[in-house]
Amino acid sequence: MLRISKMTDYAIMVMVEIHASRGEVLSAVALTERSSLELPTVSKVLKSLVKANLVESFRGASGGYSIAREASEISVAEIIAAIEGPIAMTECSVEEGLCAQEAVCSLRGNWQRISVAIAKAMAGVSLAEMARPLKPTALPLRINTLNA
Amino acid sequence: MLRISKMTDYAIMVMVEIHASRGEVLSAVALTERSSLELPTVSKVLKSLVKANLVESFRGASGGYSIAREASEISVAEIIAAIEGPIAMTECSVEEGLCAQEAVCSLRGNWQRISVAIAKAMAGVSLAEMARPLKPTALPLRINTLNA
DNA sequence: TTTAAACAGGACTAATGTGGTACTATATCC
DNA sequence: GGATATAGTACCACATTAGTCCTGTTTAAA
Repeated sequence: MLRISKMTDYAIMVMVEIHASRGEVLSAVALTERSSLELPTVSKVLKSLVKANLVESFRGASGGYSIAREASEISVAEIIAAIEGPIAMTECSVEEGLCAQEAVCSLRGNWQRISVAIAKAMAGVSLAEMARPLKPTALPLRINTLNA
Repeated sequence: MLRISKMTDYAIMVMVEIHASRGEVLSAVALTERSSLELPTVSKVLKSLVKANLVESFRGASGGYSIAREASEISVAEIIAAIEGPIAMTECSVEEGLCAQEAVCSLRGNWQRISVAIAKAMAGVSLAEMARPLKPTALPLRINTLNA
């Protein structure tokens, strides 16, 4: 089904909440309440998001988290990459030498090409857009794919 | 890392092999030799591919598998869907009522949009193109994404 | 200066999913 | 009828993921 992990999904929910209260510093507990997720889960994704420089953290009493950049400057691709690493459809499209079949399989170049295309598509969607609710029935994202 | 499952990867390798010997009926054993995968694995993906009408099967002695349609008429998206079901980034983008957070989460429409975009991108790449080796360093698939 | 709030980091457990295996039934060719 | 090959189903083991917990560190405020 080609899916992102749940943690990544949660990370985006959390990012949307942080963005929604722009400027204000929110504690992990506050974010838990707003996102209807579990505290340990929220804490975990926040740690990854801090490491990826997508949110800023403030320690100590009345500390918390706030967004590191404008939401329009943060892409969905960045959030995905923060949680699950590089966007790649197969092992082999990350880098050479990761797949046992590499010597006999000629698919690597193609997978790389497809992975890059998808990564670009996700890089084109900002957190600001993600935060804007959209009716599920809405028309699909326009995409002119196909190779060269 | 947003990956397809290994089974899906294998399925595409097998499809490429079936396509390579166009017309000829190949047994599961023959495909195993050509793909350097394990026989049970090959059998398993073949069953899914038959069910999805991507390959034809012939039972009995000198039976085997052959491609059901022209390789240019089979998309990577179809092969992925044959193995792992609908292309969707999140539970909620498949259909309503699958995600516990659905009531409080406004992301569903956006995920659906992104999923459709990616599905279209993959639908635009045919098995024939996949079978054509491509240098891993080649320029990326051109993609004009962004919404509307 | 003490206390409490809050993040940092890592270790640990449980569950899910994937990959891989085995076995039996059925169909076809010779 | 025997050999060959797919069809179908049930099963197991491993790996990854999700989720939990605990301890340490930082900082604001009383």
